[in-house]
Amino acid sequence: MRYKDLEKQKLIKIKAISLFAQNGYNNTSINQITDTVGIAAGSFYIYYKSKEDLLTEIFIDLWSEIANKIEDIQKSNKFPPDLKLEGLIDTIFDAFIINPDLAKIFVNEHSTIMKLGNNKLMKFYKRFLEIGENIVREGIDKKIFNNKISITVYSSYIFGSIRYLLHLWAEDNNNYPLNLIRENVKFASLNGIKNK
Amino acid sequence: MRYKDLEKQKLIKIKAISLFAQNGYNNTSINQITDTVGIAAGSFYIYYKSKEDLLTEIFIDLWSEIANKIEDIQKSNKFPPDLKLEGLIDTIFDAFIINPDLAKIFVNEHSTIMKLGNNKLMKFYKRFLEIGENIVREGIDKKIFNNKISITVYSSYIFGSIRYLLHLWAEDNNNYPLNLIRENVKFASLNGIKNK
Amino acid sequence: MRYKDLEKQKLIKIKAISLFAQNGYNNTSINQITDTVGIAAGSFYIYYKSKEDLLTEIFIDLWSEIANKIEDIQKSNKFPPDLKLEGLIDTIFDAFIINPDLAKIFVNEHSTIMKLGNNKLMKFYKRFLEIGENIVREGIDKKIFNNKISITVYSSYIFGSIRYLLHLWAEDNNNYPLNLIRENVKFASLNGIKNK
Amino acid sequence: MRYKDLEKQKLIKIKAISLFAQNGYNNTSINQITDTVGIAAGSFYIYYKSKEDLLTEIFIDLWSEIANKIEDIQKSNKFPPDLKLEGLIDTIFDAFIINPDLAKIFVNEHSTIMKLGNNKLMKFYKRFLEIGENIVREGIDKKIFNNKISITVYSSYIFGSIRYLLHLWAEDNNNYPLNLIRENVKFASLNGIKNK
DNA sequence: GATGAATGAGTGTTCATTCAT
DNA sequence: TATGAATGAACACTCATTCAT
Repeated sequence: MRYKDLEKQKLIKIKAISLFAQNGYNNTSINQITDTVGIAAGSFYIYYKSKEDLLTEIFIDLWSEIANKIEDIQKSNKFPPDLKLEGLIDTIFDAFIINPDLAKIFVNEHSTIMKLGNNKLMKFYKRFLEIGENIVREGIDKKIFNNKISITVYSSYIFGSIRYLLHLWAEDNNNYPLNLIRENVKFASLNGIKNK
Repeated sequence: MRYKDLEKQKLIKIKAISLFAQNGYNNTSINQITDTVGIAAGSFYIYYKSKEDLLTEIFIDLWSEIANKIEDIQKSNKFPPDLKLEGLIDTIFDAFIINPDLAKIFVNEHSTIMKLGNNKLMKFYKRFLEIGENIVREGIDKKIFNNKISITVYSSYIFGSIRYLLHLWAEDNNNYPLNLIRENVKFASLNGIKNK
Repeated sequence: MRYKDLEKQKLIKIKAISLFAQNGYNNTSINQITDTVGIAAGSFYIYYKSKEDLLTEIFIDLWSEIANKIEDIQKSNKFPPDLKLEGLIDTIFDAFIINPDLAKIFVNEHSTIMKLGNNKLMKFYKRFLEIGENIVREGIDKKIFNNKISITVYSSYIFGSIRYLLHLWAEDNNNYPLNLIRENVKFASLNGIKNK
Repeated sequence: MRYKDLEKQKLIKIKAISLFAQNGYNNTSINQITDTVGIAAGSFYIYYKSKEDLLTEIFIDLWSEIANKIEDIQKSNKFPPDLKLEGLIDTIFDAFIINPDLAKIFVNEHSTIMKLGNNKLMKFYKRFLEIGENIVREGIDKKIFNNKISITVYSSYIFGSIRYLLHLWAEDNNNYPLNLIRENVKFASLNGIKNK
């Protein structure tokens, strides 16, 4: 029973991710989702409080997973900051390789989700950005990274690049092979900040 | 008469840019636009074929303006590729400084516009990206830029960074002073690709 | 078992009365009721045939209780008609003092219940009114009450007053102290019909 | 043009009054209203902000009309308080004779409208009650009415009677001839409070 | 008896677009 | 050219009721 419920809740999310990625959140109706899942329209609301709630959950899933992994990297004493930055980039790429549709939603519905002003979500997002900033800060402190650069700006600089490249890749996997993207991002991001 | 028409058409666009930036394309109604302009709802369709058409025109305006300027830079023989890249970045920033609302629309409605699949638009977009790629290519050919990096990926890498940072700035001008952003982007973008 | 069932059936009714009074019949859902009781939504239908059925039973309870008491008063030979009328008024007030929520439902959902056209209910209602009319009739026959007045109209006249005043009281106990209301109603009702 | 609009707005109101009276506010859908009027569903919202707004307007129309008339009566120096009270009762009855459906809505949707908590409406309602109270007060001051009775309670006492009798009449015109009701109400209301 | 997931028709409301004036 | 009333399909969401377990 409990198993079944979770399965269906998950199924709705999976189908919704696919539809949101394809048509966008605003152009996907609850009926489209429930039709795809094979349940009645009203049944959607057994599993999710609202359409917004579903989108929020999708983002939380994604961010909490990524945030946990990169927090471990950031806190670790085993790696120097440049390797940490590489690790951070790898983690993000890995998360999206598993589900390219997530990459599209992540980019396309960024402003949709921000407009919701969900508090739980904001926390994850801020935590996510802080971890990145902490790595950059550590690199600057240890004089491995250039101190001329603004920590906040550079974090967002890298974040923006990745966001956009993942989007291009998710839209058109062939023209943008992910490994090439990943290696280039790592190279450029580190090269862009490292002291020579 | 002709003069008057163009004025009103322009006015609609200006007000729409402001509204789209504030509330998003999907959450802005034709009635909101016409109310703001001070014309009847139906009059909108004298000047624009549809709501989508208006958004398309906004993007075309923006891209064609930027594309023209950076094309001049790219074709010029006066500057080395690294200065051309700086010029490209400056051009983009300049365009958005004049109208921060455009920055928000540019980022937030990117996928909205792409879904329309408008051909005229695609041409501008491709031209815009090609110019960037040409500058990078020239840099690599002249051995000023690192040849390990993919031209396409790096162009999009920079483009993505700028897109996102402009968005942050347009949303919150105080925390992200534009000159700081611009200088950091230039530094990181050049540093990220230049041979040492 | 049998005991338990009746208890739960009663509990549902009690909680429903409270919810109907607070939010109205139309704005109270079965789920709200079952949540408050602490049973599953479907279990409601073990005890009541439908939502309408529940409301009907609430009214039957109320009316049958009042009707039984006033019937005793009306049939009694111990009191003159004016005291009987006072007794009738007291009986109604007493019934609602015990449960103010009933007063609100009684007034607010009067038309809801009438629209159902339930036969069992109509019988109780008519009996209830007839008893009142009989008292008035007796008073007129005995020349204690004025014969210019229509029996039916005067019964409803008093009934309407009480209904509305009870409603005001149930909504706002402080501004309308029940004893004041009761005494005024008695005074005005008797004064309004008695011969001088 | 202006004329036409007002006509249609009025027509919607008229048809809605009829439907609300027949089926109740909660059981009347916007589609039923627009079907009856012969317009598209969406056109309803050209003329009314919402379904609640329409109900509010119906009540305001009714109350403002009655309130204006009885205010004139109350303020007049030509009549003694007992005639003023008769005039008040006549005014209310007259208003509902013109449109019996209003009587039903007035009674049945009283709590619906009160739940909306509309401020404009509350003002009319309070003014309406105050005028009644002022007449009773004047009667007591002039020693024509009995001073044992609470002004507030007696006003609501009469109001409640009328409300209910009008409702009975509107539901079943034949059994409750309006003139009989009106005369009985006047007789009982005055008899109930006048000093002998 | 008890559950609660599932249903699906129904709700009020929005809005891009049309068109008679 | 300009209007703004009119459209009607579409939307997210609700809820009394059913039924397999």
